[in-house]
Amino acid sequence: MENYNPKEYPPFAVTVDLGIFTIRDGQLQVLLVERGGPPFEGSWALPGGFVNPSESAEEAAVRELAEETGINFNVLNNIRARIIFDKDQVKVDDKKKVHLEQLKTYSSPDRDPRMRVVSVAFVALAAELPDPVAGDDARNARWWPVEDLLAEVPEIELAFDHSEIVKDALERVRSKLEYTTLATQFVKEPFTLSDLWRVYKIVWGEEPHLQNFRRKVLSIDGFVEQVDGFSEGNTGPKAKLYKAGNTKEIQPAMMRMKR
Amino acid sequence: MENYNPKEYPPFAVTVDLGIFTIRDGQLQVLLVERGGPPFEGSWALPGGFVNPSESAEEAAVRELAEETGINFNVLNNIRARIIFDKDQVKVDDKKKVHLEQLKTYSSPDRDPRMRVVSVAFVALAAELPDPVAGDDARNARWWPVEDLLAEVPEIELAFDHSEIVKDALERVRSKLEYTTLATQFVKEPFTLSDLWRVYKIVWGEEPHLQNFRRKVLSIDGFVEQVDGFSEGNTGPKAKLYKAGNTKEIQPAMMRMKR
DNA sequence: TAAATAGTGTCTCTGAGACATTATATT
DNA sequence: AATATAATGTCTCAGAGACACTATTTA
Repeated sequence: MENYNPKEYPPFAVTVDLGIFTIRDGQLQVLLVERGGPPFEGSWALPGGFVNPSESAEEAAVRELAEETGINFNVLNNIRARIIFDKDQVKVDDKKKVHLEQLKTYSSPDRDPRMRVVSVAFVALAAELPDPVAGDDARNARWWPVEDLLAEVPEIELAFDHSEIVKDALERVRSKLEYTTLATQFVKEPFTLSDLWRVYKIVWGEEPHLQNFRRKVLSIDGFVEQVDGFSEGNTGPKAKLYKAGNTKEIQPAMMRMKR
Repeated sequence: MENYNPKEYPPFAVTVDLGIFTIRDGQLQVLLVERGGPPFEGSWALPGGFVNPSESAEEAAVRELAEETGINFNVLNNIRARIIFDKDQVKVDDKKKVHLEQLKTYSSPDRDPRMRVVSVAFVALAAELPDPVAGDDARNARWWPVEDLLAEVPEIELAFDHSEIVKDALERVRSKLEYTTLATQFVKEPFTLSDLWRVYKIVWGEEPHLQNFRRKVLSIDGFVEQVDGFSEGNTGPKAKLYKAGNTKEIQPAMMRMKR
């Protein structure tokens, strides 16, 4: 640090990449955008962009999240000064809650063929995000089942090292379901215990024992809070409704079958 | 990414900062260096430095780790091409194993008053690291008890946001002791179960029940492996000796008392 | 002999796994 | 009526907490 010389030290570009996850059609899906220019033109990539001089990586991530998910950017921008990172809980307005957390920084010298780019990757989780909105560069955007991206023979190859990022992000999400109450982020409130159970089933790819799952969730103080009313429309009896509680960590953790 | 223009996009400097932890004199200690120039001249800071154009943040971290801990840099440099990141296990030579993992990236626009610096922080753990060696800029270096840095009234104020980094790093280390076998990284092999127990006691700041601790460690397949010989010098009977096993994750996790 | 440490044994209680049962809604 | 889901109950077993006890070494 002492001997920094701007003339000699080559500049790095710093970007953020976002793994934005949601559950749709009974599958864990991640938002991808189609690249409109080289390199990897026509390939799909995680949404992201450059970090501006005046903002932190976290602020850039929030901005990109807003652009890509259709949450009005101006609204978000006005709020930026009072964005609350309450244990990774980004309150965009009083209704929508989006979980956003830093994942890892990717910095291989050759990860971008054009230049030296260091990218800070984030994981975002939300229930029922609106359909993707084309960014200002009019890129195509769509949700893609994570399973299809990480299969032995992936349906598509992602640009840059984004396949690795998706893999790391999925592992982060899976393990966070074990020892935090993060699963409540994947369901719209109010939700039933079956809704919550389905999150675990889909993300883990294995079915926790439903009855034991109910017992566990209800035994953890502050995991969920019952609200008035009952579920509609299912075959079977009406289910009690819940919202997320205040507890963030689970101790002892939710148990996963094998590994 | 599409619309990058080097003329317009301001350069970022990218650095690595290292939280290098070891246990000395019954305390968890972290390596600090005294800053030889502004800003924060005379303050203590985490070791670190700029990422070179040809290297990743991980490679830069290994290089800095070598410089600051006195592991011969040339040796390490020759090995760099074949550095093995085997689940975060950096094998420097066939004897020394140093655990190195990425912690988090710090990117507040004003974290360095001179310029825009994004820093990728790492956590390193090792047993019995040699005494610090002055870097090429002849800075002072010393081990410092973590407890003194994070007290209500800290003994010293760290430069930049390094106090926050130390806090985050400590939390990472503490939680990793819960669900991984990382504690074996803090003791020199061969070690006794009491040695291992002492790691938990020191890092967590609370004493796990010794007898139950023994039972737990021995019940986890691959946590430790017994080796020939017995401990010397303690009051009391000679203790069996162990080395680290191959298992990395613990399931179910080690239990911590309260929080 | 006292004190500290190593190691084993055992009782209790919590919680996970597994399974059974009843009730309530839709088709 | 058949079926799916909601909710509760219960038996078993693994494992954590706590404590007792023996053995071995040094001061």
